[in-house]
Amino acid sequence: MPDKVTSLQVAERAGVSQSAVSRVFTPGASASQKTAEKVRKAAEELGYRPNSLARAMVSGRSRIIGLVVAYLENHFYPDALEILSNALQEQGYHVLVFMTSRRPGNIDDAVEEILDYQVDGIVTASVSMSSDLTRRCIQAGVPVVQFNRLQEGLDITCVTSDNFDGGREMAQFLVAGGHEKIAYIAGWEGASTQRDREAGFRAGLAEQDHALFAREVGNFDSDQARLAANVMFNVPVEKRPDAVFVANDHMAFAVMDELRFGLGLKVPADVSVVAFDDVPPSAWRAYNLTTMRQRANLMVRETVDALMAQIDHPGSIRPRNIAIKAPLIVRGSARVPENWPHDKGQQ
Amino acid sequence: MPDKVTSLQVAERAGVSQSAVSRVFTPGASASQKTAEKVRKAAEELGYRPNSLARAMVSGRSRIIGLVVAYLENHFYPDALEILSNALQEQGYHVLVFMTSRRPGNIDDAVEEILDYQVDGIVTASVSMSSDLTRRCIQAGVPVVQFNRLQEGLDITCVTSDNFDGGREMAQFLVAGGHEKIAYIAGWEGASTQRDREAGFRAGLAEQDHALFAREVGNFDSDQARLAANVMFNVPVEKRPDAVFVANDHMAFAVMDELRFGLGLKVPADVSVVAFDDVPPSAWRAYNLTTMRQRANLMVRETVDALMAQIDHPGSIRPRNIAIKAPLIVRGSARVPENWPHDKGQQ
DNA sequence: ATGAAAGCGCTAACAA
DNA sequence: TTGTTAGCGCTTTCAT
Repeated sequence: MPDKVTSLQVAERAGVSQSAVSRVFTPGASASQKTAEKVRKAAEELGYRPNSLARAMVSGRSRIIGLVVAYLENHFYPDALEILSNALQEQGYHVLVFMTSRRPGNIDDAVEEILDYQVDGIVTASVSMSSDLTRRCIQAGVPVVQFNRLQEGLDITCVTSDNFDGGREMAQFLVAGGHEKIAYIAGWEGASTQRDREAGFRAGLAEQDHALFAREVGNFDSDQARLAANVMFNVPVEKRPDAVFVANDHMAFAVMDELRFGLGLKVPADVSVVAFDDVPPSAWRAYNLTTMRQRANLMVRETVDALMAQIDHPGSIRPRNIAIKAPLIVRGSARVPENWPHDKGQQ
Repeated sequence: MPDKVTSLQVAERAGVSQSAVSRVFTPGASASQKTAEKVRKAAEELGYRPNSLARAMVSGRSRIIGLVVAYLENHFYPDALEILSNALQEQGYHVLVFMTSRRPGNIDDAVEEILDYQVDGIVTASVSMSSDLTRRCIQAGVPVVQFNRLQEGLDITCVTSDNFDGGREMAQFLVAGGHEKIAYIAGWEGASTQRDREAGFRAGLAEQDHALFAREVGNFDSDQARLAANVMFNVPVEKRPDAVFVANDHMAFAVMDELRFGLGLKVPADVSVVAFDDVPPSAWRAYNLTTMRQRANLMVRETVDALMAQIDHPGSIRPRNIAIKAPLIVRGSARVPENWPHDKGQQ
């Protein structure tokens, strides 16, 4: 039972020094054709593979990226995780996952634990870390990218959709569609995504001389969204909105269910429903949700690029906020404005 | 800029030896009250935290569990991942994620890479590894648990639902509901879940003197499932099944969409649809899917228990297959048998 | 209970 | 190009 095969054993078998073995397995290093061959042969026979941990210890690079994520219920996150993990693997990195509740203390604890693993970088998804912790990471030389959360003045890179612009465009779409009583169901108010989408939406309405007709809070939670929808729509007809923008798709499904099955309303005949994310179920015909698409693959690419740049050029890359344009995906859950330009909201 | 704080620096500041510091931070070790206090104080002031990698190197335990997973589209997997990650964190372990395509070669590569990180254990979800690789893991002393896949004669622990029994119970349910023309839409035929569900379903039908009326393959893929449904149901009425068991929920949504919106059929009036998994969207009222519930939390608990047992008692734990009973969740997508016992299929 | 010393498996100077 | 040497930061005997 050859428990652990070390480079030394390979070296002996190949009749070279241990460092020769190391060089053969180190991408940037130089070794002669002959040596390489001998070493590879011996390694093959012994079943040798370099120990990533030992390599990480001495080189100072673990090739591990820590991912802090609060919950995977909203399908946007597993999607992003899959893309992220694949993208990082292509660069020779792997993802160490830290699940955390959304309470700030827990997030900080998770990040501390991550740091203990000497990760080369950290991605936080759907959570915000304290400025204290951020400082620690910077001090430890570990780049941080916040995915899908914007946090001003924290000196870390944030990658988001252009949520303000998305909200604004959605307002234009609804007003152009002839809606008059336009409502909003908010996500968790601590989230930048929520804030920016709402701010953009309100700005867009204002530009068109409209104002929010009603507003409830769903906290990005299905049950709360359903309740919010009930409060908002279980009222006399004249007080009922004719359109509602829900802060994300995940809540919108619950809202549509409540409207149709709970209150017997028709979507979009009685009320238009639109949202934000474009997760897979939005395209399912039972929902067929008109929504702003978060381009997860682009967001991930920016995340990985930012991370790699900071890892490869420590200290010399200025953190910045990257906002990806979110295109409007027009489906069937909202009345479509007449003459709505074809190129402006294609599936 | 105190880049990396080491135990040596803490030792100097506390006026003790480096090994004293180590002992204070090592759970099982012994140190006097006084020493511990001094050390903790110094560590606090310096912002010291033990380096997990160095600890792993010398102790031989990384407290990392490798997770190999092929795709997260089916919501069962993110669900399971979230539960798994939380459960392992409670035990002081963390999850290193390896995404892989389902091609066997890639899976083996992923597992090799995992091994390089000196993981203490491996969980494979929705994928099967080669017997060669399995041997390597065992030889390396790394326990492997297959999650949601059964692989006979491989000497590793497998945790699944009791898929055969679940399929069988579903057959009883449909026959009891008075269905006569009962069809099946299969998942990927290389998967044990698919095979066992179908085998159980057929066995259950046979027991009731029924046989499969029609069968198509959806490969656990939405689009293929939709196509399969179309092929199966876009036929003269007399050739149309009156019930269909879909191998998982993920496909069932596409099937229901095709039936209702593509072909204009009513569910369950024209055709009953049932499936397997009970992922979150199954409870959404637009689908309201009758399905066999995979109890992800129980499955994860067994997975973690098996892993921990094998880590703590290397070589002395016999691998075994663990099958969790899947309860029938009766909702509205299938005709319910009269007098169907209340206790036998409660939400 | 504590300190000294060895060494986990590897990379990276440095010399040759 | 190659071998020698010195650690990376820690846990763990082994003395004391």
